[in-house]
Amino acid sequence: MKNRITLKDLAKDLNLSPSTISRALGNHPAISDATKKRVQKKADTLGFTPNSIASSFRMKKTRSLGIIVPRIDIHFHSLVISGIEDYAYKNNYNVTIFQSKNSLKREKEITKILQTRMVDGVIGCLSIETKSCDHFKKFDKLGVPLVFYDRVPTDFDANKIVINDFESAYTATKHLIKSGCKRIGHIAGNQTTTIFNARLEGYKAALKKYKLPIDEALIMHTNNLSYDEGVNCAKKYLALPELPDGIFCANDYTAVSVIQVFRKGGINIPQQVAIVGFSNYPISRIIEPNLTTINDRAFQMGEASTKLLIRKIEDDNDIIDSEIITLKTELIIRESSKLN
Amino acid sequence: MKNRITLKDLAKDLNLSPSTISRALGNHPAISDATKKRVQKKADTLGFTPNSIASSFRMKKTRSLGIIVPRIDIHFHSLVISGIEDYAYKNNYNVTIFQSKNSLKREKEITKILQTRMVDGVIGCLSIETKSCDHFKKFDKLGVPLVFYDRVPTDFDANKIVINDFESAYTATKHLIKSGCKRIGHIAGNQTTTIFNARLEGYKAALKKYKLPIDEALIMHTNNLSYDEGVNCAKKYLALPELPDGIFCANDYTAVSVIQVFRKGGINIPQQVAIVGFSNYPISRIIEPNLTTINDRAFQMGEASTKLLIRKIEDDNDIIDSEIITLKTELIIRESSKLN
DNA sequence: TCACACTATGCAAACGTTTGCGTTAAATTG
DNA sequence: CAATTTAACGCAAACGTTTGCATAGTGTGA
Repeated sequence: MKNRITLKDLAKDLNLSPSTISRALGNHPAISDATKKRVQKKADTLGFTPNSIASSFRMKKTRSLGIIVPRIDIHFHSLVISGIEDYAYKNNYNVTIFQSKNSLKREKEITKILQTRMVDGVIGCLSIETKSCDHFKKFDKLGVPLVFYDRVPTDFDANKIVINDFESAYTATKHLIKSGCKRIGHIAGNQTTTIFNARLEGYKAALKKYKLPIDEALIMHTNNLSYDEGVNCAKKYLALPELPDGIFCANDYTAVSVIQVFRKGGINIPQQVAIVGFSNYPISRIIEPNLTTINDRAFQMGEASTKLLIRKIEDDNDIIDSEIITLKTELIIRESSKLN
Repeated sequence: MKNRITLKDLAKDLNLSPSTISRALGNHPAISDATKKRVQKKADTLGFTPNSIASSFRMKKTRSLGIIVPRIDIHFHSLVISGIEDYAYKNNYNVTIFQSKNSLKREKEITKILQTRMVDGVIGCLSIETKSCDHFKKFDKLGVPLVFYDRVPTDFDANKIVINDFESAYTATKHLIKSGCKRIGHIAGNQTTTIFNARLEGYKAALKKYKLPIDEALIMHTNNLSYDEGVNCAKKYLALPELPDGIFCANDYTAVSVIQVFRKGGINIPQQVAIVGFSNYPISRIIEPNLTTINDRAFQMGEASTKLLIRKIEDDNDIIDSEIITLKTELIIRESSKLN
């Protein structure tokens, strides 16, 4: 860091006081237009760059948001972050990102760092390992607002942005039913995770509602909904005495692997088996047949998180303790479930 | 931001001076172990959190890196950022991210923000609109090191992390030739972008080297290498009097669309036409047949950028003006080009 | 002409941490 | 035992910006 031009330098050059310079550049009403122009001109010619660290220090406001995500290179999170950055940028906040790598230890370290970093607010998505959220409670004591998205804490009240996984799953399953499916399977995610449990329950609720039997043999359980696990599930389906005629998969990866394995097995999709995924990953528009799926509003989730967070930061007189915002999802019907 | 515990608070509580507290927590040798423990204990019980803004202000070091990428939700960039965050985290730096959205105007704004934010260093990938890099020159004046990756400036010397696009394209094309292809096509990216031009030239060089004709009819030009553009290119190939027997595509998206269009047209891959992509996107392992492609080392590019940047930040006595680091790529051979 | 209001600017303190130098007391040396 | 070193800690300034209050200068109305 070399010698920067400061307010004081400008002040000396113009025979003004630093306070006047500060106010002039801040467009303060008590400063005459003449001096404002004079100051601005000098600032431009000298290449003055305000030191926002000094400003933050004095103001006790950094205008920066801390983000904790499991991984940046997961498409869902990269979309959320994109939404966060976009909204934050428009509101003159900037965004500092940390990956927990799904490690509780690292998540705890990051919360410490964010506290020393004096961020004005925090957006987080919990790591898989995280059961208790005690390490987040310090933020409240420091008056730093906190918003969670997607994988949110269950053990304490907090601001949360979520989608309605139950209802989305219900809608997806209902769509299969309305398309004529009678034996509908489900590839489920790790049931210790709230959202995947909700998807399973939503699936079951739809079956119940339409008086279809819940057949546990048609429900496959996975650990992390990976592509390879999807392949295994698909093979298990193929080994059944009777195939399902529809499968609701808890994410797009497993849906894609089912499509591929089934097609290799000579099964027509959607004629013999209709498939619905979840998340609207890019691949869902490329796989053949194109995958019917749920748009989980990742980008909007980022925007909404940031909007809520900034409101919490800037609203002093808020009586609200915590808010939970649920975003609408959207069923995107494509070829993998279109029955004529 | 509520009332935080400061060094002064600890000092009063312990009847010590702030300087002693600071040194004790910083493990300074001139402080006795007894007081160090006493201070540490008090800090823990009172829940002292150091104010790193005040520290940054005093030290003129923020230990934060500014990142400018076109978009976060592009998989390549999300991988790079993941590598950046990972390496930075291990070295106690943190990472503030901005998206230029491929807008020169926004890119310029971001450089201004980063200058006021007093980041210790900057990693950037230029927007598509950026022709001149004058807005980056201020960083040099401020003594802030700068590293570019992928889309790097051509109009001024800077630290750059790149892959050898020419050689990678050469290798990919050579692989097709060695597999027996005689009529090899290329789907090219926007030729005003250096990397896509290099890929075209690498392709041509391989053909020349192996004495195959360069047939301009087999070279398709695109604007942004989108999936849809790939579909158009594929259709043009199909309309040719004679199909190519191999195609090197400048990215995976176009490669995937070619595979899909060709298969729909009843063409066997790789038997009739072998396909090679570029970037090793996740889809390349899912598309059938699996796509032969170039691993472009996105994560490592992020790591390498950060490693270089931190070295530039911490090495005071560097005589080196700028460095260009080229990473090795890797040809991943999969089914789309495996000829028996 | 005096009192007052208003305009435009300056003064000085404060934010929390770090660090060179000074100071004290104890330990060591000749 | 005096002189000197060493250990352990305090003093005070500095980083650049912001802001409440004071002040100087100008204009206005009675």
